[in-house]
Amino acid sequence: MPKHVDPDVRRRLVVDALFRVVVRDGLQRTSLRAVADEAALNIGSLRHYFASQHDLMRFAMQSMLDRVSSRLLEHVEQVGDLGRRPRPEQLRLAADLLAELLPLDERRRAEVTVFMDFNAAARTNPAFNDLSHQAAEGTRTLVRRVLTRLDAADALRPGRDIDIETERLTALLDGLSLSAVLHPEILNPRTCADVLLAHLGDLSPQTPGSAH
Amino acid sequence: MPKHVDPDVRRRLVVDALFRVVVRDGLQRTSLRAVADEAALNIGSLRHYFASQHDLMRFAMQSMLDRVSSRLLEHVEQVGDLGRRPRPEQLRLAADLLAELLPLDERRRAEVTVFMDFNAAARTNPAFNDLSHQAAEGTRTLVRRVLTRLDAADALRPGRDIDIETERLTALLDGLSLSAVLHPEILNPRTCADVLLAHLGDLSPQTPGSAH
DNA sequence: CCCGTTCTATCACGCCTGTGATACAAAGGA
DNA sequence: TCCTTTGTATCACAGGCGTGATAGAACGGG
Repeated sequence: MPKHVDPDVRRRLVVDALFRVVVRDGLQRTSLRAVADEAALNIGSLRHYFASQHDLMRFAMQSMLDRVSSRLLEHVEQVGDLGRRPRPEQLRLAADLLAELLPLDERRRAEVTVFMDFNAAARTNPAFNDLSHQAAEGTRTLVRRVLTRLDAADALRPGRDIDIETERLTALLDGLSLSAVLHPEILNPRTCADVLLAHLGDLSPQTPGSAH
Repeated sequence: MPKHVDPDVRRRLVVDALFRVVVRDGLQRTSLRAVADEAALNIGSLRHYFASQHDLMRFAMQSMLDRVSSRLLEHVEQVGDLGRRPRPEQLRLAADLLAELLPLDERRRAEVTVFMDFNAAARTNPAFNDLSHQAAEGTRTLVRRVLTRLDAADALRPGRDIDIETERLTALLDGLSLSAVLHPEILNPRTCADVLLAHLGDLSPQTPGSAH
């Protein structure tokens, strides 16, 4: 016989509601009452599962990071090693993986939006400092790994500083996400993906067919 | 005989105080009272120069954009046309110009921080929508101009899509700014500038001495 | 059934916010 | 000097916020 309420799914329900509020109204206007309303819960119930606003916010940000990284992990495992593939496919696989960080569909757009709001808040809110830092380190680790894999597969032009290239690609991804979220009328998902592909293509050795 | 108070310098004083509060506490915590305190003014005086919070915020964001663009214009005129210069200097000049958008010193860091907070707020606050949009268009216009100038000076590898390259460089700048402001312990100004130089170098035709 | 645990719901409190209203001081041309 | 304009300073109000306290409902093992 199932318990009538499972605290974990309850918390997940609350966090989902919180994400919707953040996407719609921004983290600034994401109050306990707004989240409770969005989740169709009484604020008293909400506070039964989260002792304080601080706890709720931390839990929500942690959840968001978990979801993103788990999605990335799935993608990484699915790809496996790309040593044996033809170069165009290597680039495509790398782009697909990194594109998980870009707001190319509604799901990713929502995630990236929440991600950006929390990280922006982390600048002045100590509650998010550590999570924001480890997120930044995490993306860099991922990007560096992609670059070194490409390099190992001879899909990278020689003589490149891996540190610089990591920062460069990370900044490119962050900047694309920022623009695509803040100015979708200027930067649409299609162009977003094209820019990423262009960058990866630029990093790889020139092939006669690469220019068109 | 001077008037005892000049409304313009008064407003400027208030806006400077507002910027300091935004940098220190974030736009979220930038209330009328906080700004008044920071400016060592009574909230009543402040409200004598700004009819409402809405007006103050708009005026502040507009001021910030004006300062940035005027600084950029100075830089543009100072450079003039770069057709006659040797290529390394062309790249250096372009990098110096674009570096005005990066938080490489305290002044630029403060400006970029304020810029980012206002633009992030613009996503959910209609009061900033138009200003944010025109700022985004403005940077793209600038970046595109720099790229076309470099192209005209044969400092760009042929066969590039100028639209894609504009978005790419814009995203790179935005991403570098974001990381440098949010995670100065990870991305320092030096590396920031190096990444920009690396990107521009990557866009230009390879010269024998460019690899080291 | 009974009773402790879990959950839901509501009240009240203090704090901070923007803003309207108002009183008062200071300046400066008539 | 008087009077209008300009600037300074407070008060009060309504609204939103997080949160402590508390009461009562719903559940589930004994």
